[in-house]
Amino acid sequence: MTGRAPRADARRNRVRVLEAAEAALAVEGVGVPMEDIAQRAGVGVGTLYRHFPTKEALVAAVVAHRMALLLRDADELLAAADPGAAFFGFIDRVVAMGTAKRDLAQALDVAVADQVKRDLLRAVGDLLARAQAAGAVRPDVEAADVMALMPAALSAPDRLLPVVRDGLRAAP
Amino acid sequence: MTGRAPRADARRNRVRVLEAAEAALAVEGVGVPMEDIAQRAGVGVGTLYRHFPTKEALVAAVVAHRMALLLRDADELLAAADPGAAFFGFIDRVVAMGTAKRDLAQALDVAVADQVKRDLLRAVGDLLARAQAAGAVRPDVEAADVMALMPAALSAPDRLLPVVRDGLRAAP
DNA sequence: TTACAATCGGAACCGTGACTCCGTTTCCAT
DNA sequence: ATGGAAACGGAGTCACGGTTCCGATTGTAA
Repeated sequence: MTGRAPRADARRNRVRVLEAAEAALAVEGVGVPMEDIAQRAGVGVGTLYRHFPTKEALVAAVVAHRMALLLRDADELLAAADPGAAFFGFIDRVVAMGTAKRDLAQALDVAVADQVKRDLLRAVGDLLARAQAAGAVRPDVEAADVMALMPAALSAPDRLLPVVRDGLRAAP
Repeated sequence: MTGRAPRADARRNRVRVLEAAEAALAVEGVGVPMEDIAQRAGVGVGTLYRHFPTKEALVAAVVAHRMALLLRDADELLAAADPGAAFFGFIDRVVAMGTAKRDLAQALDVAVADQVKRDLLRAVGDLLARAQAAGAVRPDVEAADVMALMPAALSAPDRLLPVVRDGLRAAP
């Protein structure tokens, strides 16, 4: 079915490209030129396109990776005893990852990485639902709302994270 | 000193351009091509550039206008009796204006309209300081933080505006 | 070792959009 | 009314960045 195994250098370059893209996107945001990514990776642009059909696909791959990490955290926290602590702990994780990763904030808006995004949103929804059931979070907010607050919180975590936390907490 | 008065059609076209830009930016965001704005205004692109040296200048003019409106609201509210109501009323105004005006949210990030932006931030600072002095808003947040929360609130005002309000309110 | 297919590099191509230039048109002071 | 300055329209220029193409290179199976 699937063609033969890829050559060794191809595999090596693929991860190089991914790492370069990761770094470039984190610093420059999605506006970074493919040329720059290729240079960081020490390859030609042609190589980028052999591994990813389009820039969007490359960005999606990077973002998907980020979201997969977040998804892992979410699933871990889901097992935690206290639903409220789990939910707010997840928010902390998102902010920690998002700080100095300009692409994540942008990716939350734009529609990239459809499937993983859906998975992540579902995981956040689970976390949220449990926290709401436990009375730790106001009942009317949705998972997408929580994610929408993240870019704002990223702009000044020290002061805005407490604001977001308190805002999400259920009113007495 | 200043050259003679501009011709009648020039004045007319200037406002047409401004109105077209306002509408186009509200719908399309800052990515809208100059060509489109010219078409909406019923003029050629050359005319755009006779009135505004650059696209950035045109965008800045529109955003400055928006911010000037907000600034007027802020000054009005500053005279209100209750500092807390004044501050939260201003937030409502921002959200009301920002809904369906994609450019405003973007403009809050990017550095356009330096002077007006500075003025607006100062006005928000005044509103904020009074509200904080009255104990209606938590003391550690800054004016820029408040503005950073606006784009998030815009994404789902019904549910997120209460979250933001409660988050900003001082902890008991 | 060799031959060939996979992969690579990067120059060239192409579309897009900001901005310029200039022949034509419009206003207005005389 | 009319001469000329001011303003106009829009085709043309330019830079930028995504994508393609193909001759050179490299890995690997025999």
